[in-house]
Amino acid sequence: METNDAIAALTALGHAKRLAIFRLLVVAGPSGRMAGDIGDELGMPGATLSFHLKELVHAGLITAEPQGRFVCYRAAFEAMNGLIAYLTHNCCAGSPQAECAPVAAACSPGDACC
Amino acid sequence: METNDAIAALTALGHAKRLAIFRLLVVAGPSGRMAGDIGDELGMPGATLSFHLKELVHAGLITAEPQGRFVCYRAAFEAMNGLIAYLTHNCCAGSPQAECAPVAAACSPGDACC
DNA sequence: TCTATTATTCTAGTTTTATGGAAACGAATG
DNA sequence: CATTCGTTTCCATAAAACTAGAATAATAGA
Repeated sequence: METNDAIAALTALGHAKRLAIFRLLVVAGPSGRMAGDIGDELGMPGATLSFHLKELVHAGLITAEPQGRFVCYRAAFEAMNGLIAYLTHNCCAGSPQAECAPVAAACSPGDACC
Repeated sequence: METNDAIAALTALGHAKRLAIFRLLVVAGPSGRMAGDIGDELGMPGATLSFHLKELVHAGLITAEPQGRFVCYRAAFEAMNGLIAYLTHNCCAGSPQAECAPVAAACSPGDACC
């Protein structure tokens, strides 16, 4: 994941309503949730919801799939994994350290994480 | 990690300069970096650097330790692990799914991640 | 075709955040 | 005690983001 992608993803998630939407979709898993369904659950006006969904899609954190009149939104798990890998990449300059040991579990196999 | 803490951390990281600072400190590891050192490396005016450092400290992502005239900043690895755990918590409602399998590696031991 | 339903875009007003020069602060040095 | 150096705070300006009502598509069913 490129730096700009990571910034876009973090900016998108750094907002109460968008984080709530994203978490809802992460818990929902691959089956996703319909737009109206999300709005009902989070009590958000349609325009506001649509605005935030668009932000999340644009950041690559979720995907939208129209199904007739409905739109199904799903978490983009790959993007999430990429973001986590970006944050932890090369931590402690690649040298094992007690302080960052738990981070290692989050590193991608190929990373030089400690 | 509470939702509000996660939002604060994500908001703080969702900015090019702050993400650069944080990544610098993650790579630096437990020894950290001096404020002026960071400013030199990232080419940032003192006032701007101080503003962003304060944001990161307030979000709990880094710590500041005065050492005489200098201030040493360090990444808060626990906060980083907490944030990752928050994002991945209970993904796919706890049921193993191919789509989120890589996420599992990032989950804390006690989590019901897939 | 007409209507109800679902979702998005338009738009404007409000709020929040970022920037960096100048001044102030605190600690070490002479 | 005065000076220097590193850092922070103050402040005004500029820029960006949030919200939601109203209008606009797009689809399904009668």
